[in-house]
Amino acid sequence: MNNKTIRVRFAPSPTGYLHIGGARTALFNYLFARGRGGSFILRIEDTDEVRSTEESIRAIIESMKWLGLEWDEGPSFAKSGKLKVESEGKTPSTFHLPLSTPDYGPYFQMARLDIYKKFAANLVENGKAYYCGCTPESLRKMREEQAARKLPPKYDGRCRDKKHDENDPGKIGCVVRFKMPADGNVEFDDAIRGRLSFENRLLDDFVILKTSGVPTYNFACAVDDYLMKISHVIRGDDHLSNTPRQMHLYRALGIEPPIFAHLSMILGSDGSRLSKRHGHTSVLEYRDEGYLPEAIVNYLALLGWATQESKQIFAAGELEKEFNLENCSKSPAVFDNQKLLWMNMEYLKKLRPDEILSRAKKHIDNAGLKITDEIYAAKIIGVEKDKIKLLADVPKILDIFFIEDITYDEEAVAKIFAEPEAKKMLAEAAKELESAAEFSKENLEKIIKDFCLGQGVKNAKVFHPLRVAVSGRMQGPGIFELLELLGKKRTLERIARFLKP
RNA sequence: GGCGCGUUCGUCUAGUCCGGUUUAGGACGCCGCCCUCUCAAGGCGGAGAUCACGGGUUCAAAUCCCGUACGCGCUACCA
Repeated sequence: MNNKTIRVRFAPSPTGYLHIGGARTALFNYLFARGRGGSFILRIEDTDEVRSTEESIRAIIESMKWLGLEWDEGPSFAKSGKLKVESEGKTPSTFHLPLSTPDYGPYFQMARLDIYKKFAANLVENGKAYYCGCTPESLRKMREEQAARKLPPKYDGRCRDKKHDENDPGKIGCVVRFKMPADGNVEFDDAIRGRLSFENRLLDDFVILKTSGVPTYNFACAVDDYLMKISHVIRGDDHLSNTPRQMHLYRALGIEPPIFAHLSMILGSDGSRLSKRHGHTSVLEYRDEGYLPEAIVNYLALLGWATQESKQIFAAGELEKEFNLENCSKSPAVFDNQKLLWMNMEYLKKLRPDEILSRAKKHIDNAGLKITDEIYAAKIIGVEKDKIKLLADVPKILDIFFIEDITYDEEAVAKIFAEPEAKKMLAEAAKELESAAEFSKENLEKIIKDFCLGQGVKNAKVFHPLRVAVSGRMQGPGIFELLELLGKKRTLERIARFLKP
């Protein structure tokens, strides 16, 4: 096991965006490969002919790239940046990758239909699979009868011994079913859960090739994992019950199965499967909210995995080095947005102000804010850094410095200027500011504090009115930093405008 | 229904394999205090788990064994 080349894959079905759970599975595979000099493969399992969409493929790839989960191989792209996919299904014959970099793309199962057909035919030839012409209605009826007799629903194998000669037109409209052994057990060692055992008699003759000639999940998956020389199948817990079926396929094909490792699920705050009503579930939504990919990665790594010291923040490269299957948790994990937010803040703290600015570019644009001076903007970010929890917060702290026509928080104005003296005090303070020779925070502090002392009022009586008059709101940088950042001219203009009846 | 998997602070988890070193450790969140012109950040401190429940084995069990409950998954020509 240890001298085997490590090859893992992430195999999403493109029936929706990449959700948090999928991203975690992808990440664990990625970390496992990277930490051991192995290969990480992306395989799009687009065999669901009705639910697969091109949009989903795009979203998955975009999400993977955003998270930095680069795959190592795949079919080559044409120089045009288009992926040639000889497709018989919904996957387009040429597919534009949403982002440029690698010139090789993921594998698409719909481009590999001939392969599965060959494997299925081989199984039929060797008497390990058979054609079945049962109609959906007859199957439904069969299950109803079984249910009525309180039997577990299971295909009864009625087509097992029907003869289908190569040229028999009856084959058309048939599916191919796998012949499941009637008794005995399948056993395998799961790298996370230990030894698992299943009774064969409970498994039925499942479909491996649909009428359309497209393989079903279990079949395509097993064939591809074999052909792609996957050493470790690291996937969600929801596939645990599929594993015995795949083990049988391997046995029938005379192939040594990979090592399986089943990850626990990610749940929502109420303990049910993570879904829309728990908040965002799409990786791209987190990006759009202003989360850093490195924060998401770190947080996700800790959902179902931990080091012995329970380390929280990992420096670049550490996750790859420290990740292992042994310390993966068997029990499901509840997704905690608050901890993610904290993690995001931790990563934001590590960035320089100019880095934060450039990474927040999209969010600034979305807010409709025009940054005319980047050095100035970075300076503001430097002062306000501790308050940024999300990149989307950046425009919210920058706007008062880049928009002259600021909006006033009604509540703040009402509260601070409830007393009539407040405006008078502000006007007096403005006079002091006007005569300030040097508009630096140190100098301003001296001037204003002296003024307060002279007036015999508490600092707050002057500080707060100044803040609201100049910024329109209660929160922000320290008042002197705020004034210095604004500069003398704008400070005085804003106060004057505020005071004007 | 059947089969499979799981169950340690509100949440993520360490410890479980090799029973005693555990008054069950860390992190997020929460509460309090400090800092303070605001909002944060930061510093310090605190509450919070009879280790799902019930039996058993043992001088000793979160840790080993059995059972029960609850949750989740699979039981498709979905993946």
